[in-house]
Amino acid sequence: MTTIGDVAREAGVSRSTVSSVLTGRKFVAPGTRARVELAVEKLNFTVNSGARALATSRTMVIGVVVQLHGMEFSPALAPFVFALSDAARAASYDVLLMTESDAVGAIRRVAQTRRVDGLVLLNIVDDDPRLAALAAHDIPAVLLGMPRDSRGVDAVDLDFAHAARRLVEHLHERGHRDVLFARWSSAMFDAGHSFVWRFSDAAFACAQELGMRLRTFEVPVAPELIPAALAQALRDRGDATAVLVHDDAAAALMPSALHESGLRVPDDISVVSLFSAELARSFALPYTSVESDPGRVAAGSIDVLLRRIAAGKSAVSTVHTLLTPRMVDRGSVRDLTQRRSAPVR
Amino acid sequence: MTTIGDVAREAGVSRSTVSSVLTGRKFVAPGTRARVELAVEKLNFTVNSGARALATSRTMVIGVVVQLHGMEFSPALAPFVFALSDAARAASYDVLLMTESDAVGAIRRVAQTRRVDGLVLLNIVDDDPRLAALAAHDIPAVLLGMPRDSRGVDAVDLDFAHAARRLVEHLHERGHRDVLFARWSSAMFDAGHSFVWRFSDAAFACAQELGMRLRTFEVPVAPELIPAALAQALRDRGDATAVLVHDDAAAALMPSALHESGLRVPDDISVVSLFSAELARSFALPYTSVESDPGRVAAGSIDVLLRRIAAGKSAVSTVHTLLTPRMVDRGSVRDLTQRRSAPVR
DNA sequence: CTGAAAGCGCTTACAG
DNA sequence: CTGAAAGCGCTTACAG
Repeated sequence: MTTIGDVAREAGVSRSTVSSVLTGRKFVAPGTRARVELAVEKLNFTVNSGARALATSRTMVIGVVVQLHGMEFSPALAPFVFALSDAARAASYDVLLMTESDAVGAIRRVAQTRRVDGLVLLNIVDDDPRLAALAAHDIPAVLLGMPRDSRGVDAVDLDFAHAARRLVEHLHERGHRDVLFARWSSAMFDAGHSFVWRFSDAAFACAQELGMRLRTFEVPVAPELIPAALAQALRDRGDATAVLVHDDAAAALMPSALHESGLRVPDDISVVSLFSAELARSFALPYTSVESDPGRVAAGSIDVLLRRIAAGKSAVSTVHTLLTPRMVDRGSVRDLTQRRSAPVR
Repeated sequence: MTTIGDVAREAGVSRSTVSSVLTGRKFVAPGTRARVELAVEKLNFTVNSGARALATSRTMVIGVVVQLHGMEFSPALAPFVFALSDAARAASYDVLLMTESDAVGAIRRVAQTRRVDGLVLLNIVDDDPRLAALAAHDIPAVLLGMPRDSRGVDAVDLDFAHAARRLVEHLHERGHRDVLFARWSSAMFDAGHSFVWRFSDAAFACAQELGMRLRTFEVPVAPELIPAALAQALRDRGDATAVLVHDDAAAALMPSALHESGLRVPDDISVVSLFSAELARSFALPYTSVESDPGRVAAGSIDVLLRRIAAGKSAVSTVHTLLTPRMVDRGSVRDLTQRRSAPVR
């Protein structure tokens, strides 16, 4: 293994000088610098990250804590993990993937052994035990998600309330007044996944403001039950002219449900939802939707986390960021305004 | 930060003795050991992993290198990453997730900076440039996949040939003689994803042996084109009584395609495929299939990698492991033997 | 069975 | 502008 000492010898300088050009934190005479760089090149030298970590107390590694309870829809979760990896790498950090069911133990472990400089927590729920673990070990962290009470931890998430409003308004603009709301199982509400009620509350509030009717259909937790149950709900939709879907699995299985119920989009029924472009691609979902944007949410999380790491103990106030989502119109909403206005004239 | 020195002072012993009980590599008198353990407990001490790594030249971290070219079907890939994380943790290793598009650069980086003890490479293709990078840096590695030439690197994969035979034989046993083979796009063959031709070759060979007809339908790469194209292929199936699907996206979108073509399973057509239990769950796929078993393949990979790390430079021979898959009968294959034999009598 | 010493490969005040 | 020295927190021969 070639070390900083070998480089120093090759360049005819001291190890400190080599270190100075490596870290770039000190001015080094151009000539000296050049000699060092040449030696580095020649010996194909790279700093030993463990040694550097020991000397600097910085690992340049971020831990990503994801918990798979089984209620999550993993095809929708994975893109966030990959996006976090990309965002971290763009900032010269590596990502340690932590999937242990005992997340609290995992946090303790990496915090105490100083394996990472900070943590990103995924699929956070209200009263998440991981939040207490964070506080106990006082390690920089950011939540990708927005619990009711973040316990002083920074958090970044999509603005689900805004997303709901965008979709309901979109339906309203096109003349829809009676909408089926296919939403996450109440088990998800009970488990404290706050994004479900943030979306739900806003959807109902917006519908009420606009004088629209929203009928709830609770999507089953088990994916294998979804197509049939959803098809049934669509058949029993009464005068509803559109369906608002907030449940990744239901969105993904919507094509099956539609076929099963024999309905065509947007002629027989309009559809709007919320999912990522990647899910749309993987599942061939041709529905107008708000983009859940794993890339942007992940980048935002890493950004906040790095600031927190840099700020250190200087307790700046907690940062909560809600990213305003954008909508992708895929033409799955029929315009009813002409038909509606006709009888009035 | 509490160090080994604090523990030594608390226990009234030397740092070496503390280290001895921590590593467990040396016998320590029961009484002394107890005092040390008590001190560790009291101070809530944990070894600094960076310092230990520097002293031992072992990081206890494994790098997982996954490349997302866009042709992969990520809902089918992610379970392998999570399973690797679980398997590594079970062996006291952490996982560094490496998703950079420049995988060769990534391998160089972690190998030279000694960030990891070994690597698992996913979605390997024939003549994968990552194999050369492995050799250049002489870092222990295992391929989760089985390229034509593994270049002396250990490899673990599902036995796709066996899987194909199982499925074809299953169809044959139930009287199917004319089968539609919906397989990965030839772009996947061209890209060198060896599992596609390993499955394909075996399927054709087995079909020929058994006197069955296998008609190829090449699944489009773009998921959004799959339902319609597949539905069309099903309509044009002629006398084919079953469809053998080897393409994760096609399997996932099969329900849509079936609905679109108006066919029911197994009454109108039989279906067999190859995917993971998790994909089956997420997509509600009620088809008899060979299990791709991310958990078992991942555990096997980690096992082989750890052996390789332990063996070090003592060049034991290259290990190639093909895991025999198991089949899950979900009743999607109709038994034609009674109907077939009737006219013969 | 235990401890003093050297070393892992780096960085960082501190002199000069 | 450069270098000698100390230190990051551990482990591991080596004495005793």
